[in-house]
Amino acid sequence: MPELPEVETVKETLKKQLLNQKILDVVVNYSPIVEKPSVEEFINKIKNQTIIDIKRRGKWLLFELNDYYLLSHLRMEGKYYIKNFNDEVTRHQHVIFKFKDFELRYNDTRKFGRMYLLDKKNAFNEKPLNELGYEPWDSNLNSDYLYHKYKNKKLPIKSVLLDQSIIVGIGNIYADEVLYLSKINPYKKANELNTSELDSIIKNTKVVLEKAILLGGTTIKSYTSSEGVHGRFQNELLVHTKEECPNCHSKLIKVKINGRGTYYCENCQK
DNA sequence: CAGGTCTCCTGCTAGC
DNA sequence: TGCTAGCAGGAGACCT
Repeated sequence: MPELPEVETVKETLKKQLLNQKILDVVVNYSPIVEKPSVEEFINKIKNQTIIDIKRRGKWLLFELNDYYLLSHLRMEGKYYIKNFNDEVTRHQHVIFKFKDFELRYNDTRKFGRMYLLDKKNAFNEKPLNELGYEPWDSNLNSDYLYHKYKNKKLPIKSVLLDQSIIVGIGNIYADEVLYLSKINPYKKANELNTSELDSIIKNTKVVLEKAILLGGTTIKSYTSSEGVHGRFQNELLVHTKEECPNCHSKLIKVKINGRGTYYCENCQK
């Protein structure tokens, strides 16, 4: 499942292949993927736009075009494949961007991914980008900010770490890793964390995500950044999907917190 | 505003 | 062996 490091990997992979390429046509085979504008408008506007740059904001991929930003959220299983025109279009390839010499196909088994095509000048001031919190490396992200954001949150910190309006990019896997490294119990209420715990969360978020980016993300089930590219961070996971605590060797606890599978060590995380 | 629950969707798997 | 119910989960909608 793509979280920030996976999206970063996809971005870098696509940049190598797509920069300065002009989109000649688009085919949308499953229209709910296109959230805004209408599919018809989406297709008309995107034609003849050139990919100037590819950026990332949180878990969103941002294709910078001449006049627009094409935003793409991969959600659970979204992937981009470079294909030849005569390659068979499979049932999960929902949006096909046609270039001069190849096609870029958006593949999404579960159809959860979403795209927006937004006017370039307003793109960062409207949904969904304007609702995002700080990047983990943003200098504004400090314990004062988190204290302010968490002070009315009585939910378990595990749930709150997934809230993209506070810190972007942390998904279910990395939330478990961050809390383990921070020695914080995932059930602890967000509003009960002290300054040193908040600092620890910020520090370890950076540690975990930086390492994951370096290793190309995590391949647990079906994630590949593009065909044949696999992340290696799954080899570095300390608790998520694991049985035994790497520190004290107790058996790890697996529970559900607000519907999300959560792994932690009862002994090390207080 | 906070937070609980439901929904989207399909592939996989536990269990019979 | 073959079937099916249930699970996985990011994020938004809807309700209390």
